Amino acid sequence: VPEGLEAEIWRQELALTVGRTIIDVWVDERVAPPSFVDLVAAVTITGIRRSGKVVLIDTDGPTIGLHFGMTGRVIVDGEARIEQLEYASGLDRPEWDRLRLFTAGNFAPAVRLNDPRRLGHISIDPDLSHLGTDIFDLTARSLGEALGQRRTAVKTALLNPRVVAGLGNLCVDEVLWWAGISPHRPANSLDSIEAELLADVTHRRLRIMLQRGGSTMGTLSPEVRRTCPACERDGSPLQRDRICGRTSVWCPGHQR
DNA sequence: CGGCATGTTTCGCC
DNA sequence: AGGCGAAACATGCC
Repeated sequence: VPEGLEAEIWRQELALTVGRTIIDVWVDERVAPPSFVDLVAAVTITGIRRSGKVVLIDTDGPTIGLHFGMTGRVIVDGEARIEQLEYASGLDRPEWDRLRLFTAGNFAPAVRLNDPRRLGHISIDPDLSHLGTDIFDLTARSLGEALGQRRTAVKTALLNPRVVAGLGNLCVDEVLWWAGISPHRPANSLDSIEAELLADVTHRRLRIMLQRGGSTMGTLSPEVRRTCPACERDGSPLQRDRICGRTSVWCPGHQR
């Protein structure tokens, strides 16, 4: 699940923990920096932020970065707001826990990071300076400038965190479908009108999908991606291609 | 068993 | 120098 939208949902959920003091820490040392436990023992959570697909837990000590990889998810106070991750198990197995933060007065861990595939990791004071514009800060100008410098496929550019931070494979296909732009188009072939349309569509679609529950709630749902039915807009058969090593679903009819 | 999976980093090649 | 694509990472599921 973890695209920027899921990270945003977890950011909102983690806001419940602001003000609490961590009284115990358990971590899978394979996915955390050395001496992580010592660095965050007894700190108080002061705020939760998000940058692209990274969730940041600010404390009166260091900032904890949560990176979800393909299958990581957050459980706050024992309740998973995103119960099942597409392309991941629906199970909640304790042995997949990578982090548990306990706070005073809460029996269940206040924060769990559960990640079967273990492509995610935990960081301390992460350097996010290389990230491009965040999904919710996109403007026509920033997007146009970022795309204009690249001649790779526009889909590849949009997946690059240095160009836009927070877009994943599903959301990229979704916004290109809504903008009517082929994922194969060279990024620098978009004119300013198309860049403006793309920035506008991205903003609007992501807001709607966020409200509906995340990156699987678009027109190109996981079901649609699997079955490739007729395009909802113009009836052309949806096409599945491999772009940038990722499965890409698009409509050759209206995406040009 | 083979293939596939919502992500990121690294390596090697231009 | 720096952009680009493929491979690698690790594991579960169909």
